[in-house]
Amino acid sequence: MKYNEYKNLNLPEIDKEILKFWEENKIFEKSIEQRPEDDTYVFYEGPPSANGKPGIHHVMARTVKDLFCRFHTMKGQRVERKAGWDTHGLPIELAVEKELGITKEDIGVKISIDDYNKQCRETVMRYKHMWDDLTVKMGYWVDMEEPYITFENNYIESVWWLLRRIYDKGLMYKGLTIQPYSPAAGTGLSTAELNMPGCYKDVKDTTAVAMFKVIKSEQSNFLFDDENEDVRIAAWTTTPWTLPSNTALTAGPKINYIKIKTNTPYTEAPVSVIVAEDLVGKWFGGKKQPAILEQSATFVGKQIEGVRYEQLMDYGNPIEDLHGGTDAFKVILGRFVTTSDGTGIVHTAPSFGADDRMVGKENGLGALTLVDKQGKFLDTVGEFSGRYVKNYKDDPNYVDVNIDISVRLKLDGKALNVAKYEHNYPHCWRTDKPILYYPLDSWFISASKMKERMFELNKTINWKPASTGEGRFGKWLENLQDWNLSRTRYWGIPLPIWRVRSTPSGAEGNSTENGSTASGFDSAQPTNHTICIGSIEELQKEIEKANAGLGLNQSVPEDLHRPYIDDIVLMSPDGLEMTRELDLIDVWFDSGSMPYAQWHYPFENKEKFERNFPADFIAEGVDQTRGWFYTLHAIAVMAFDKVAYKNVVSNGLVQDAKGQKMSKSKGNAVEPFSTLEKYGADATRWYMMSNSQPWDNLKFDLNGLAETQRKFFGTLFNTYNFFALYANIDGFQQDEMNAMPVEGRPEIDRWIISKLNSLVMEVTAAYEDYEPTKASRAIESFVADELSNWYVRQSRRRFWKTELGADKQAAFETLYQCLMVVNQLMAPIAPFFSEWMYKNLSDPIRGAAIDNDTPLKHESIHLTHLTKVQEELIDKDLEQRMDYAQRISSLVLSLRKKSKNRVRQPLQKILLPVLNDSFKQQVEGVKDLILSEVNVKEIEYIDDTSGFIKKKVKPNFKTLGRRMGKNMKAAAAAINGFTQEDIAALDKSGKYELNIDGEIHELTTEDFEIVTEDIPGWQVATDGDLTVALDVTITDMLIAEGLARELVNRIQNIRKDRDFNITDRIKVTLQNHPALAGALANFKDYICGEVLCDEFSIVDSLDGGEVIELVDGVETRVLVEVVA
RNA sequence: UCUGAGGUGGCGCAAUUGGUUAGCGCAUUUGCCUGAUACGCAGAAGGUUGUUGGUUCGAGUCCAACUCUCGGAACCA
Repeated sequence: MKYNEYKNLNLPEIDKEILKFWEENKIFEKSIEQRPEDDTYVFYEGPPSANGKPGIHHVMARTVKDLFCRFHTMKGQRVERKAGWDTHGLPIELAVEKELGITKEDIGVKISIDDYNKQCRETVMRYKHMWDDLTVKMGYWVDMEEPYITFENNYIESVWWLLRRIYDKGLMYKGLTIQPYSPAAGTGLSTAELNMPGCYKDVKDTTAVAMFKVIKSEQSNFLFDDENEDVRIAAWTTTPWTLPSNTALTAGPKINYIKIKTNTPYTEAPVSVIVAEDLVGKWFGGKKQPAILEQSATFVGKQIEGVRYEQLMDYGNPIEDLHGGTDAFKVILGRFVTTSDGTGIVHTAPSFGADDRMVGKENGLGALTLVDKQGKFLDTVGEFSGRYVKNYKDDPNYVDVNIDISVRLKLDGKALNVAKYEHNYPHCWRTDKPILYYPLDSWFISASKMKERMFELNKTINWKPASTGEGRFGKWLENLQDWNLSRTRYWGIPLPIWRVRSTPSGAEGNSTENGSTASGFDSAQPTNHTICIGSIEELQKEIEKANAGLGLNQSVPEDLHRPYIDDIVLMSPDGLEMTRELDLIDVWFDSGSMPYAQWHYPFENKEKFERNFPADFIAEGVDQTRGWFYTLHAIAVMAFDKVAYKNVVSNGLVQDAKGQKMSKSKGNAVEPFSTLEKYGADATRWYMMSNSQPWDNLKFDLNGLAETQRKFFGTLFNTYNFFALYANIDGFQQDEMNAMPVEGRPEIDRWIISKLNSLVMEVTAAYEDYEPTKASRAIESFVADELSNWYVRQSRRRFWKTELGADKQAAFETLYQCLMVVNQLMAPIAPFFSEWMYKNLSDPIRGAAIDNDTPLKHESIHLTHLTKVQEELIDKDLEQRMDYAQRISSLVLSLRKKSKNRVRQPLQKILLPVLNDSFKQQVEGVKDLILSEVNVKEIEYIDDTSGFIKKKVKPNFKTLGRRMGKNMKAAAAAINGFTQEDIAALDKSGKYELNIDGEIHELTTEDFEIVTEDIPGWQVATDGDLTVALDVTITDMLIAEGLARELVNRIQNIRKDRDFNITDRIKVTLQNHPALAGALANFKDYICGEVLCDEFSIVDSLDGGEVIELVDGVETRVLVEVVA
């Protein structure tokens, strides 16, 4: 059976062929089944959401995942990989809203929740086919047959079970807090969502400095110079829409304030304004700024505490109680106030700021919540009633209410300044609309209570790169906030909590469902009137209890989603009705639950779960640090006090070739399918892994990809083709049972095998250490530099030989082995090409391998066991020797260049100074290689007994520097000044006593490097410790041989051009030329041997044939014909 | 503002962890080699290693300040 030979390399074609093979032979399935169940490598697949199309960055992330799974499979471990789909959440809901042309308010009105959720369920898998397609085409091995899907009842039940576990540990509570809220999406956002990339944006907003009129009282008296003075406190805001909801002003207790007499801009009325002393210059005295007519003495914030002022914009709304009182419109103190911005006095609206609420509550203040959850003013806010505070509806005619408020303030003489101001403001990650901070009643997980433990356990996780784990993730854990679980949406896992309503009529008003007023303010802790359901069985029992107690006829819904679950009424121990909290849970909890829920743990697969927890390895993009990486960790720590994963690789961004972020709007996004189609999956994967480390951002450049394809894969392909070509000619077959012992093979074979084993060691270690870039670069350099351009290049003649003897056999076996092992090493990153070559190499002997039960019995490389390093075959001496050979050759070629002697012209000898016997021996070992590589007849060693060479000694700074310290400079000078006698003495004894300033330093040979840099009378080339001279005397005989070689070259070119078979015998007719006399007389046999010529005739004149020029001026004709 | 990574010929990356001539590939260019090769080899050209100080016998590497790029956190007045 022959090895397949190929015309050219077509990677995409190979992809298709191999995909077919994998599928038909169920290779992926076998790669799992054939590995023992008790030696697992656990991988978790982070679930993508199939309602968006996959991008090129997914190829990156999935290559990382795939390669380590494949590596560990080849190490013999069982690596199960369950695919998963993230199916809930806002992105899907918003997509559906858009498609149906509805908004959140329409749900339950224009469309039933039931129908809406059905739509979501269908939409969420919209691009599943594309994902599946990408998975297949890029060679990502993951079990797509039985994926976990977060909307399935089993999954939901496991999530409920987890929540219950956390609930039972007292880590859940309900509270009313100021939270980021997206009116456009109609839901609160977690801090994690707020930290999604691109959420904070620079926006230009209208800002206003409002002036609050101080009421004269005993306390404020000192601020007034006379009865009629109009004293006002200035406060800056970037959100003028919160001004009507102002209930306090906050001053810094120790900040110095001052009163400025001026005229109100816009109305020109005289007024006295209080601002922080440090900020006077910011608002007064400049061009177009109010003049400073007079200023008071300074006073500290503490002195104005409790000073009352008139409500800035009064629309008669009642003040809400914050469980501390309903006081309002006075100055309070807060430590958070600074003088870096604004006026040093902070406008405080407890409904719209976390600090505001805290400080308000502490001071017994009430709140005004004059904006509803859709982001518009209540109907009771006078001229602003019903207006949106930001353009949440994409209304083209939207007029900024902040401007109108500012105008109103100007007209009323209450504005000190109105200006546009650019600042950074968070936006909703889905709707791109500015968020607002809003009081929401939500369920929280007390993550902050567990942060120390999370931090501690995080230290046991191996992060790649480490800085992400320690820095980004570690810092996040240190400052961990409680996790807001509640989402007031429809398509998601319902919160399994039922409560007794505190007010009989409160069923609607108290819920977090969208209503037109702010939610109530009960922030009850879990009580015995609250129940968290942890399983369907438990729900069933509770339903039965409620049915009996309340006379109902309910059952567990078939679908655990809304709206069905909302209808279930349970009963409290004291017989009261309990209804479900209408919230959904944060989708991030869904995905963080996958280690358990993918197996429906603990209701099924207990053992399977235990075998598969925690994960050995996970990988996603850095953007998941506070997403999936966090939720996995948090849930595992809170529910099990364990880590969820031991090793985690967070890969960086994929940018365009210029380092810009890829985005659809910029049009620089690379489409994954066409890239895979054009370059093949392996080249893409290889390029991504080898170009830069996965955690660095990748500048994705198609030119680089093409280079990988051409250079790495092309070279390897050619190496294989070379092997196949000659193996087929000789009928060589690898025989695993009777391999030649490596010790008996020629020097160069043992060399490449030594290098190969070094490579195995290096690559294996790199994979073990999650360093794919190191692994791939090592493989690349082995293939290109060592295997192809040295081993094969140097061994070519061995393959050409006519007879198949031991030497040729050794060459074939060695090359075969190198190709095979390289394939194995690269298989994790390049699964297609390696498979393809594996099959080409091993299919012919599969039968024998199976019969003999040898390593190549496997039908796929991905079922084989990775070759282990054989350290006894690593021969450092030999590697050093070959290094000499390469470097000496290089120097000789360099000398040829200088003396303008082309390589085909043989030269007589190389002169090589030797400094010691071991060096000479080393060079002797590779002498033939050097001579044939540089086309020289002999090496003449010059040792120093001749007194012919000049030695030089250089200090070894590394060893010497440490000991000499400050004397290093003097020492270096002394050493550089050594005479030939000094060097000879040093060479002989191996020691030297160096005297510096009377201090004696004992130096040994390792402190020096002795080199020759010169051979008097010769032109030399030097590289480090090597020096070479070349004898360029050309005798007639050498000229003749040179011409013979030129002739061989021309004839070979003709053979090649004419597409002769490599083994074809030929007949040559040459037109004579006087210059060729010597060559033909002495080298005719040589020429014939080289070009496989049977008949060589020389004629005086030739009509046919081709004109050839051998060297300058020597032109003749030659006719080359195949012998029939 | 804080924080992390980084800044090395035109481009993409190295540099044994502080050791003396800063490497490699791509691109440009001159030769050469080749019956596997779109490879390779020899040469040319291209660098004040972001800037400025400092530590050290010695700094691309360590320290400080500044600057730029890309991330991250926050500030919501």
